[in-house]
Amino acid sequence: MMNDPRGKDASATHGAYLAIREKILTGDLPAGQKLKIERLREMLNTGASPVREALSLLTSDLLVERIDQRGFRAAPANKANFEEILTLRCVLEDMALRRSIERSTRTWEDRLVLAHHHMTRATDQGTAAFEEAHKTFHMTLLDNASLAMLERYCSQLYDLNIRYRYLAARGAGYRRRDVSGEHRAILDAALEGDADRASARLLDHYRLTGDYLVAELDDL
Amino acid sequence: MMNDPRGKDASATHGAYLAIREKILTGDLPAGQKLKIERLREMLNTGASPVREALSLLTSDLLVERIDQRGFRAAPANKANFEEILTLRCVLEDMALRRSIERSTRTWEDRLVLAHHHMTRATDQGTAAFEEAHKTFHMTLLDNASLAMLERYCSQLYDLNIRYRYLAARGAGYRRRDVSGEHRAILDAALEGDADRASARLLDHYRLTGDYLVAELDDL
DNA sequence: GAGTCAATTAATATCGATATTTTATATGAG
DNA sequence: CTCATATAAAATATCGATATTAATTGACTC
Repeated sequence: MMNDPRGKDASATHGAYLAIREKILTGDLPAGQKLKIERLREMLNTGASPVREALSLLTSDLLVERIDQRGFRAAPANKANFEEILTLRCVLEDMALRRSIERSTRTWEDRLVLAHHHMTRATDQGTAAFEEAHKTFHMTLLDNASLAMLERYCSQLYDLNIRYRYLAARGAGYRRRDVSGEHRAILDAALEGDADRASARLLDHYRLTGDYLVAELDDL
Repeated sequence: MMNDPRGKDASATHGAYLAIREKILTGDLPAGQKLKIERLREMLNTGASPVREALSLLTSDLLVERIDQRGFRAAPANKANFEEILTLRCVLEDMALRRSIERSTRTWEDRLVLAHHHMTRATDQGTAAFEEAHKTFHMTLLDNASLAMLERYCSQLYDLNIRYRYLAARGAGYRRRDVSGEHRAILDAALEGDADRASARLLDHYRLTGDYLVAELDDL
């Protein structure tokens, strides 16, 4: 009955949440598209209630819009939106990273080193694995700030950004630049407790990727 | 069948959303409390589906937490959370206000003056009316930035803050300070296009209220 | 008596069917 | 031919009942 590749069989709602989320992020469900319950229901082999609830939850993530009495649609994507995401990320991650470094501990340093190492290892293991390790690294940079809402916003913005990467190049070619060198530079600065340098490197990292993406997104 | 005081009879979900939201903001449903479907269902005279969906939507607003397979609870409230809200508001509203002023137009100025005027008028008409006019004024200050997500975050944070006002003083006594003078000062600076002064006044406004609230919240 | 495990209770999550509302289609008047 | 209006089709929203899962209670061992 449950032919989900992953072993975990949490609730049907959670399964639907993950599946729909993935489809939106990768562009399988294009931005702006109407999301009909019935269609999703049969795509995911589940009932209407879980689908509906999953969509409500995706609303929190700004990946789905809901209009009362007329259903759900995948959040629209456009250049202005992308630029807003970039701006907000720069401001919020700057704040979070500085505070993380300020409160640095050995434990955090350890987690950071590990997250970075796992990311370098994951380059071989397919994009999905790398994607996850990459996010973990970036979130670890921020999580020592111990500001739950700020973390949540950053995580949200990170995810929204993924979608634009897929839009620009269908996910391929992301590692074209010397991304691993940039990661290394951020890590080193953070470990040394140099907040200014770490933040500068992190923001460069985003702005470089951002410029690259903007170039591909002219048509939107 | 619909004995809702307000004439509007949108969806049952929307009605439940507004009702539960109100109860959480005012403390009628205390922070951290388990929210059982059955209980809410009978409180609101509606079915389980609308309640469930309303709770999912309130999750977006960070007013409700959802744990898979074990239901919903009102988001917890504590001093650290309050301080995080205050910090984030200061950073985000500063950004939004500056950009609003930067892009100032006659139309926006007009809307601002009107929103301010309506707020001063609403002081007589009960807290609910004032509450709404107050939020409209603050959001109008920001909305000329035309950054949809930023606005959303600010609106969210504004609402979360309301709850702490109720927690500190059960909603009363908010207008004790010279709040109207502070509003006036923000308005004037914004109209003159003086972003630095406007931002300084706005942040003072929040920090003053913040300090007042923190004093009352020691126990949390 | 403290802790573990089974049986019971309570709550959540899900299904399938129905009612409501919106959207699309077609019909007729000006 | 355009616009408005009524009709038909499709989709959303809601209900009531059931299946699953978590929390509680109580019996039993050590």
